[in-house]
Amino acid sequence: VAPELLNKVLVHDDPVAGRVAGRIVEVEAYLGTGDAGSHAYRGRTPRNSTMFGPPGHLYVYFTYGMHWCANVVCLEDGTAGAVLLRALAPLEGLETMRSRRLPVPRGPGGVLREPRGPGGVPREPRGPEGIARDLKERDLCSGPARLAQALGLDRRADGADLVAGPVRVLDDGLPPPLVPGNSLRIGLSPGRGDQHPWRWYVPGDPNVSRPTPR
DNA sequence: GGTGTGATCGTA
DNA sequence: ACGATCACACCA
Repeated sequence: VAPELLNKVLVHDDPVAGRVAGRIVEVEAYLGTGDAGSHAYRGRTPRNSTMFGPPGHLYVYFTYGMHWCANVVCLEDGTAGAVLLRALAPLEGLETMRSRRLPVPRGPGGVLREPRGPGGVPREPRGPEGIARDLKERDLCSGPARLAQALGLDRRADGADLVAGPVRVLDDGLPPPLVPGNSLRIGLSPGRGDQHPWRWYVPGDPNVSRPTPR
């Protein structure tokens, strides 16, 4: 399913913020049984419960104390399996994405830190009001936590029905790449499920989080 | 282009 | 104690 999701469109019709959408350009597959890199490897828990549920739903998890990441649940009800959404090419609602992606620099203790540019020179803060116009388009959705933030996906979206919406995966007619890019998965600690070449991406797309993985 | 560091907290 | 990450400083 993972490479088949490439070039599909992820949309979030938010009743307040409006429609935000992007084309899926990078994904990773995760299983349960036999996949040491998966949240579901050690069985069902409250956190990964959605992964064991019916397919076509969204599994959203919290990690590193500050980030949300979103997956498409794929296997039959009762069997863990999901595809992590790693990068989108922004299509619609870019201003909304920019406002959600405002970086808030923090130092020790979570205290707001004065933003600094190259050379340690203080620069203008991007937030809290206004739009981060210097944030490049490729920085909006090029990473699992970035895309979740840009689309406004968090705990509230965990378990959501991807057919019913408001979060949906659409086919706009563009097929997956004939020859998708493929590599080992990103960010897994050595010896922990890194043996599976289950990362898939659209070759040449600038929004892919890392064009040349190790 | 690449590497190294610290943030920050739910989960097991 | 650590993680399916990120932003930033710094180096090449």
